[in-house]
Parts: sequence; C-alpha cells; structure tokens
Amino acid sequence: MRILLVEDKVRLREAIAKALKQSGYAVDTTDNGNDALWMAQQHSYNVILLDIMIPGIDGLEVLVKLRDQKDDTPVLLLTAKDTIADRVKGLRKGADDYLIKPFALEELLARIEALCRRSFQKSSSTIEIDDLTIDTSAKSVKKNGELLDLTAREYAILEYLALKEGAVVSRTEIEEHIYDELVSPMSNVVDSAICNLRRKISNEDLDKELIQTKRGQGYILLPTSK
Amino acid sequence: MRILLVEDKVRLREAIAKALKQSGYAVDTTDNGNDALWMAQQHSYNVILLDIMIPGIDGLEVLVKLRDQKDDTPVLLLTAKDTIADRVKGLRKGADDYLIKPFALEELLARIEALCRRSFQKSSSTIEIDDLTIDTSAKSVKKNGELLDLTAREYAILEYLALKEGAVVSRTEIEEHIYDELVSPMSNVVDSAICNLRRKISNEDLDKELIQTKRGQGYILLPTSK
DNA sequence: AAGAGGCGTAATGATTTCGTCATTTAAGAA
DNA sequence: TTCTTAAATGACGAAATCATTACGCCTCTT
Repeated sequence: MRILLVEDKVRLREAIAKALKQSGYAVDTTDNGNDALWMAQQHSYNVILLDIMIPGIDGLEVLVKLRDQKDDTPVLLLTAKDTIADRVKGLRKGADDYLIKPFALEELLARIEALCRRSFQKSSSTIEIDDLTIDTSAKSVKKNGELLDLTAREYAILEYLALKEGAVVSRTEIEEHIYDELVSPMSNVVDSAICNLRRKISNEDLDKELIQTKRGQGYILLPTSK
Repeated sequence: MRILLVEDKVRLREAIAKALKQSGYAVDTTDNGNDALWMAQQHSYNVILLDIMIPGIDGLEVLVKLRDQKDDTPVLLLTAKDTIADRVKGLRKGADDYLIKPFALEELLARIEALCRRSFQKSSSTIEIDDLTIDTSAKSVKKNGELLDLTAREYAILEYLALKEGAVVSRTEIEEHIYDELVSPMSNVVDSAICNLRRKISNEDLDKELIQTKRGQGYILLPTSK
C-alpha cells in the first residue's frame, strides 16, 4: 500500500508520514504541486493525500490535472479552509474524501483505510477459452477478436458451459438454469440450441469441437489444451 | 441512482428525501434499523445514508450486519455525536464516509456523488463517451460542446448507462435504479424513455447507435471505438 | 387557473427468436 | 455387421421482443 503525501508544512508532513509508516504504508512525500504531479505519474499510488494550499500548482489544480489524465487514484483532500463551498468544490472536482485541519491522525488513518478498501475491488469479467473471449458484463463473445452474433439463449448456454468448463453438464441442468418455465420432458430445445451455438463458434479448419457431446450424459466444454 | 435513507426524525428525513429526489435520485426511506436491513436486502442501492441513533437495531449494527452479509453498498453515516472515536469506529466498521449533523445539504449531495462515482470506479465527475460529455455534478449533457435538452428521467437513464459503459443493463435494473415507485411488470416505460433518449443523442450521419439493444437482455452503451 | 411539458400507458407493426417436429446421422452394444 | 437409441440438423410457424406513435393524466409554472 503506497501513499503519496503532499503537504508543505514540514512538521505536519513528517508527523503524518511517520504515522503512516508505522501503520505499514509505504510513503512518498513532497511539498509542492509540480513534484506531486510528476510523482503521481511515475508511480501508481493507492491513495494520494493532497493539501490544497501548497506552493507551485495549487492542490485543486493537481487534482483536476490528475483526473484529466484519467488517473483514478483515490484522492483525500486536506485543508485548513473549511467553508462548505470549498468542500463541495473539492468533491465535485473528483476528490474522494475531504478532511479539515486540524484532524486526528486516527481519523485520517481510518479514512485512508476506507479508500483502500474500495479501490481494491475490481475483478475481470472475461473468460477466455481457446480462441473465444466471453465478456460476461457486455454479454458478448469474441472469436479471435471478432464479435459473434449470438442470441440471448445461445449466450446464456455458452456462458454456463464456460463457467463449468471441463465438467459434464446434463441437458436437465441446462434446462433448469437457462429456461425458467418447465421444459416438456421429451423436448429437444437444448439439443437444438447447442446445434445452433456450435454452428456459430466452431472452427471449420479444426475438426475438434469446443462443445463436445458425452453420449447419455450431456455436454462438456473442453479447450484444446486439455 | 437509488438511495436508501435511514433516519428517524420525520422532519429531517423528509427534507433530505425531498432534496435527493430533486437531484434526481430514487429514494426509499425508513425510520428504523430492522426495516433498513430488510430493504437493503431487497434492493441493491447505490448508497445508503444511515443515521446512527435510530430505534430498533442501532445504525452501526446495521452497518456491521450488512458487511457480514458481504453487502458492500457504499454507506454514509449520519450522526449528531461527533467524537473522533465515534467517527473512527464507524469508518473501521466498514462505512465509506461520515457526516456530522447539522450538515449542509450541498455537502451531503457532493459526498453522495463522490460515493457513487467511486462505486462505479470513475474518478472524474465528467464522463466522455464519443461526442457526448456527461457532467454528473451539473447533471447536464453536451454533444460536441452543445448542451442537450434532456428531461430528468432521460438524464438519469443516460447517466446510469454511461456509468456502466460497456455492460449490458437490463430493463429491470434500470427500473430499480431510476424509478422509485414500483413499475408494473408489463410496462414499457423504459423502452419509451430509451426511444426518446436515442432521438436526442443520435447522430443522423452515423448509422451506429450509441445505445444498443441486446435483444432479450437489455441495453448497452457502447462507444464507437469498441 | 390555465397552459405547457413531462411521463406513463396502450396499441400497432416489424423483426427476431425459439420450440417443435420430422428426418438424417452417428454411436455403442450384441 | 446390424440393431437400437441418442443426438444432430433443418424448416416452419407461433410467440416474444422491440421501436415507435399517439393519447391523456398529472404536475409545475406563470
């Protein structure tokens, strides 16, 4: 967990830095806006603590420039000014939190923790199997980079098989997960859907089917490697 | 953007709720902890405003139970108490922000905005997509620099889609996050709103729609680059 | 109090999807 | 090999989904 601390008053800066280090953070410090911007570009910090009244570029400006550069690092503004208008302004410019001096170190630490907690939750939403890339959030599938035109049903089945990659999935299981109404027992909806799906994802050149049939049991999605 | 407001004092609750609604949020309210927990389980809120001193389960307890259930909805604590120890305690228990009564509505709004932004992993308060610039603070949209005349509903939907750029958003999800009254199941409000929205943001020259339909799944906002 | 605009509803028509059925193909057992 | 049964395929039509329009109620403004 690496933190950039931008604060011009020496005593305060060193006090904060010390406290942060004791709490186990790696801390870089600077006393002015220009260096702050430069450092933020060099490293990817987990949190930036930014005093507003600093020499060189003003703290708010630093913030704006960071955001313009699509830098998403959580920023916690520190300030002595405390009019509501200032606070609102800071937050609206893209700050994540705001703390007014003087503050208790305990509170600063707690807020930093809250910021870190949030920034750590992004998970990839794509599944890659052979030449297929399944984007579960866009609900789209690419084959060698080309978007495939799957229907909602087809996509749902493929996603389900992909999630259970390498495991045999019975027709009944698919019916239960993909179809909400009961499917009549002797229907072959699934067969038919799989057939269409295969048509769209198969490699003509390769003879191997990605979706394989386990006679009497169901289907299984098997990447070539396995 | 849907918000759960938990506050027992009638006057305050209604004042806040009104202000939030005017800012375009869908708002649910309750005056006690038990209902709050239940409601949070029913819906997925974008932010929960939680007073600590409430009847039934205490606000902090509500927070703890939510986090125990792996619910990571951003929580903003409201409180009259203001010892630093309390604040630290709240934040450490998993709150994302903290505001002390009495507070200015402006600041509350700005903090809510910041929380929403962060939960969608966006840092800047403006979102740029193709020739559109969405200003989530001013709640306005520009197209090639020209201000578009969107209604509150239209804006809300567009903002939501933009925050989820590249992800399929179902009608139900839109209904749940934009509309606070229940939408009758076979209503086509969303369809009709999207239709109007498209009319206003579409590029006649370009044939590609920014808001694309994923038949059977929902809508998705896709910039031309992808 | 009247007018305007926003918004939800209903109706219509175009389009796509998907389940069914009939038939062919393939797999495994005897 | 031959028989049996499971699976694949293709065509068709019913049903579902969507876009769009028009209408009327409601709310807010003036």
